[in-house]
Amino acid sequence: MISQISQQPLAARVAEELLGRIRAGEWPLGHRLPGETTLAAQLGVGRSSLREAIRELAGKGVLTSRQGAGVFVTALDVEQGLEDVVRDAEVTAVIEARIAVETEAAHLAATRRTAADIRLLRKTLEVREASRDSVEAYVDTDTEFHRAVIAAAHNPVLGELFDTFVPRIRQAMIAMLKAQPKPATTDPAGHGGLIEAIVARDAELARTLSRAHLTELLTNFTAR
Amino acid sequence: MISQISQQPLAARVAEELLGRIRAGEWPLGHRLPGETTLAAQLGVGRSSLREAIRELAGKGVLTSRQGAGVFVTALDVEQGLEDVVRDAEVTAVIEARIAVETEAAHLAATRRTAADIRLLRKTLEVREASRDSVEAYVDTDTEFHRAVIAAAHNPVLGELFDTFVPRIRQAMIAMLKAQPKPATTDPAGHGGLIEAIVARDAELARTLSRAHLTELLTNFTAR
DNA sequence: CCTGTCTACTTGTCTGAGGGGTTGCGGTAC
DNA sequence: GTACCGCAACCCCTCAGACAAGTAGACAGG
Repeated sequence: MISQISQQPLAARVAEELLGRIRAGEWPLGHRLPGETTLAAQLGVGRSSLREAIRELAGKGVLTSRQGAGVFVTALDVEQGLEDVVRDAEVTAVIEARIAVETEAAHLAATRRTAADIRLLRKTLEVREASRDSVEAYVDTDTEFHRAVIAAAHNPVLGELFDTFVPRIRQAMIAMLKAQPKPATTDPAGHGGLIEAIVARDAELARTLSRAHLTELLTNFTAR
Repeated sequence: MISQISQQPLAARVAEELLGRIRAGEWPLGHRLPGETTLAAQLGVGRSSLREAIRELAGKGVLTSRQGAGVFVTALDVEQGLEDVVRDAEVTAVIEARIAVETEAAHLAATRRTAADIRLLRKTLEVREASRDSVEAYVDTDTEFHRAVIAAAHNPVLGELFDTFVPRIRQAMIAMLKAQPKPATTDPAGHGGLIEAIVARDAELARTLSRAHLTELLTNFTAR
């Protein structure tokens, strides 16, 4: 039976109940659930509510229904995306992951960069140096520069990872810069040097410069 | 109107139609959809089918319905998880991302490892060397060793990334090893050396050894 | 201007009905 | 004994109608 006290719609509560039972192992992976009429009666809800709950879990990839055959368990839990992990993780942990991604991307970019990549890098660097008005603009243009480095690596996985990190880090960076107003400390030479290393196809130097720059960012969060 | 040719259930097709309209910008972010009765009539389907479609998209986080108020757009597209990107990407791109994650993890592990981490590392290495029966067992035990290295870094983001890469790489590694039967080429010293570097807290050496080992893996896929 | 009520509209839930697909059992032919 | 075929039971799919519950804007009164 579904718990009575709730503001949530009944269908949502039923979906939660079903997911709980699947997690508990009542219906193993690939197993068929009881028929709709049976299950609805057992849960004390109407068929439509149960069907909507099944649809909700189907949207999350947990259940799959086949006409005439039944409803089957296709996953034992909701896929907890990287997004959730990143959202709940410490900023420092996310920045460490960013360092991993970006230093390797700088390394790859140095060997794979095209002329178009270099044009984009130079352009974003100019924009970055021109925007000193607001903290948000500073962070965003800086992020665009780093995104251009990743793009030059021509690896879609690294790009996706960076994009996932951005929102979490952006929020933290803005808060930090507003708290301790020393925005112009960082090296304009650091970014320019990184571009030159990529242009020169010096992979080792690109990695080193990238690491140096990002490690400095990390220390701003650890040493507070 | 929904396309008539059906193999998929009507509700699923309606969900796709709605998602298409949202992608096309017919209903912007935060906008309210037409009422269920109106929309159902417009699409030429029953209200229950439309409701199930809405539930499916609600499960994917695209729509949210509030009783009495309406159905609202909460995302402009289905969150395409890292999983999908990894599945569609080249194996080499995934391995490059793994190199980024794992070399950094080795670096961090050297400074953060606990006694328990070292015990786990040594144990997985023993198991790894003991299992030479099947290709699958070899790959899985090897993966467990590398997972232990990541665990020693004590960074949940890096751990999540590694776990996402594993299925894709596992499949490719098994196929490769079965195609070219030279399974015992790789260095038992490489793994042992990595452990010793982590035990000795030599972060730079750990990173170098990890990179050397994984680069060798990458060449097995590029040079074929 | 503020506030409380009222009303039209919306989603939530249940019920009953019929259509169509799947599966496994049992009978029949070889 | 074995293999094939038909069929019936069971299942999900879809629709229609009705009523409950919630929301938000209109509106009158203070």
